[in-house]
Order: sequence, then structure tokens, then C-alpha cells
Amino acid sequence: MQTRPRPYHHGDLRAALLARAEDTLREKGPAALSLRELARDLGVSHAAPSRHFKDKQALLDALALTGFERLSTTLAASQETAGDSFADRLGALARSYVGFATANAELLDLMFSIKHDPAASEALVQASQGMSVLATDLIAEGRRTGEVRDAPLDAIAIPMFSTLHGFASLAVSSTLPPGALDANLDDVIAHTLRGCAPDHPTPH
Amino acid sequence: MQTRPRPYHHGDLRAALLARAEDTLREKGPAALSLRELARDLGVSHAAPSRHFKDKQALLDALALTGFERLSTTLAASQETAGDSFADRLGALARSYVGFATANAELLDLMFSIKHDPAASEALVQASQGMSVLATDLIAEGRRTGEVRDAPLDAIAIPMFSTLHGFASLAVSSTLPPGALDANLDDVIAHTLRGCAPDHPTPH
DNA sequence: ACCTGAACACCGTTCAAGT
DNA sequence: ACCTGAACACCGTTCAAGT
Repeated sequence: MQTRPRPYHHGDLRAALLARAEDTLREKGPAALSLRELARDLGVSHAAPSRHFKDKQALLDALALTGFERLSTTLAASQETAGDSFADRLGALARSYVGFATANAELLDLMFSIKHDPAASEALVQASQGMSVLATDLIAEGRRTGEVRDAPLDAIAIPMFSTLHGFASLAVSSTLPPGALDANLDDVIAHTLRGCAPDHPTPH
Repeated sequence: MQTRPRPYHHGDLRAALLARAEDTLREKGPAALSLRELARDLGVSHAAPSRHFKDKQALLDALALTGFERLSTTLAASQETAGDSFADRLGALARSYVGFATANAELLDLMFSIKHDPAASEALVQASQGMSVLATDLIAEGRRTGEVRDAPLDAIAIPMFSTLHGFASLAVSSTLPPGALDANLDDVIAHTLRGCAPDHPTPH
């Protein structure tokens, strides 16, 4: 029925485990993720994963890390194609973040349900902080052009990132009124722009 | 060593299971939560919990529900003791929300990692929406007094709740710069007030 | 280096049976 | 009504052994 079973997994078992884990996460949720089933799906013994991940949590951490890396790439790409104004760039960032969140709901949940303690892997901590770097750059530039009020970077970056992340997180958990996600996102962007605006906006 | 074992659990096993589950969640995290261990801790057989929760997910849902109920109560209480101005009431709401989040980090994670689909228990959906009712009331009053700009309620309520929830969620996952949580929260409140403010603020 | 197979101590869930 | 005890099909983790 089957070609003679190969004794060993052919290629990169580590990468195969991560890819398969993400599929399972997406399709059946985090509770259904089992190392033994992953191994079965890939045709290796149930003990094989331990060569690449010391335990289940290590696999989950690695999965979250790939999530942060892809999110960072996605957000950075949104800035390449965005216009020059602060409003355009913020809108692109927000839509990009929410797009990733809705397309990878379970993964986003996993990414932020992991404690980002100093105890966590350094790579993970760094990856999750790397995201806010983008927001900070955006704000710094907006301040130079006078589109953003003069205040310490964190005093704007943290509220802004909180809003973005909060909206994405509520959307993912279906806690928002259904159906009007795009309109709600427009409101969120407009509200954030108001929060960032200088006291006496330059008359055009 | 022990008093003669009672054949049945004395009181309300359902409530005892929920209370013990919350303790375990807080002390050892969600991965360590097992029905069998709960049952052992309470001195009943491992099959006893199934009389009260049809499966593990049902217990988690019920736990999330108690979380939403307590959060709602906490938020409502914050409004009782707050001042009359919109700024005061918003500040009280925000501090109350973040206080609950940091004091119940794992529970908050659980509350929002449950899909609030129409498929979810009606009580759960209702409880999670009941929260935003408070925010909506706050905004409606702020608009009457001229402290909040004239816009559809949702156009302010959703961004505001996103910000609050996002900040709480980032704080819980240790994704914020450590140590300055109170100062960061002040920034978040100030930023939100700016987002809510009318275009031409009334001169005092 | 990478994987297997057996072993161990756990799970969640179900169900006949007890009180 | 509420709980027990046994049974079943799963887990994660470890470790000697194979190639």
C-alpha cells in the first residue's frame, strides 16, 4: 500500500514540525496540538521531536517566534508601499497589523499568551520588542514633519501600540460588534490620529 | 491520620472546582490545569467533575464567565467612587481595568482566548459585551457635558476600549518596558483623552 | 547526528454500578 | 441527585539501543 518506509525523516524535521504545528493550530486550535500527533503526521516516531525541541513549550516558543518574525516583516512591508504622510503610514501599519491578526488568529493568541519575561528566550523578547521599533520610527518622523505633537516617544508609542494591539486582539476573540470590522478600524485610526495631533494643528 | 473519609463531597462541588481551578491557573498556569488533579485536590473521584461540567472546556468557559462578572463589578465600582469629570471617570475606569488585569493575568488571558462566537454560551457573550456598556455610558455622559467630541458612540467607544484592553493585555504579557507601568498608564489615559476631546475645547 | 521502541506516569471521557 | 471505580484511548517525557 505504501512505498517502503524510509528509516529516517528526509529533510528538516524541525521546520516540518513547526509548519505542521501551525496548520494544526489554525485548523483545530491550541488544545488539539500534540507532539505525538505531529510526529505521526510527519511519519516519524513520537520521540523524534525531542531531538529538536526539548519539550512542548519549546516548540510553542519557537512557533511564536516565527510568528513575530513574520509579523515584523509584514509591518515593515506595509511601510514600503505607504504614502508619505503620517496619516497614510499609520493607516497602513494599522491595516497591516489587523490583517495579520485576523489571518492568523490562533497564532497571534499564542504569541501573546507566552510570558515575555527576561526568563523567556532572548530571541522571543527581542522579536516582540522589534515590533514597537517600527511604531517608534513612525512617530519620530511624524514629529519632525509636525504631524505629531511634541512629547516623549513612549508617551505616544505605547498608547498607539496598545490601541492597535487591543483592536486586533478584540477582533480575534470576536468581542467586537460583528460585520463592521473595516469601519471600526477606520474609527480606530481616526481616533489615534487625534491622540497624536499637535495642540494647534497647522492650518493648511 | 485523617478523619473518616466522607463518601460525598460536602458542599457545592461546582463552586469548589471553579475556585480551585482559578488558584491553579494563577499559581501554575493554564497548561497545568487538569480535571483529575482538581478532583484529587478536593477529595472526590476523577469522574465527579463531569456531573457539573460536561468537559474540560465547559469548566474553562464557566471560569471565564466568573472572570467577566467580577471584572464588570470591579469596573462599575470604580465609577461609584470617581469624580464627576469625564477625565476622572475615564482615569478610574482605566486604572480599574489594568488593576484587574495585573492582579488576574492568567484569568484575563483565559477570558479573551475563548472565542466569543454566537456559538459560545450566550451568558459568556453577554458578559463580555456588558463591559463595553460601561464605556458607552461614560462617553454618552461626556458628550452631554461637552467633554467628548460629537461622534457616533461606537466611533469613540471601540477605539477607547481597544486602547484600554490593549494596554492591559500588553502589560499582562510583559511586552511593555518594565517598571514604568503607572507612568505608561498615565500616558495612555492622556492620549485617550486627546482622542476624545472636541475640536474646539471650551476655554475654562 | 538523528531516530526508534519500550516504559512510565500522567491525561480526558465514558459508563455501569453504588448510595 | 450525586458520586465511585474500572476501562479506554490518548498524552509528554525519558532513555537505552540502533543506524
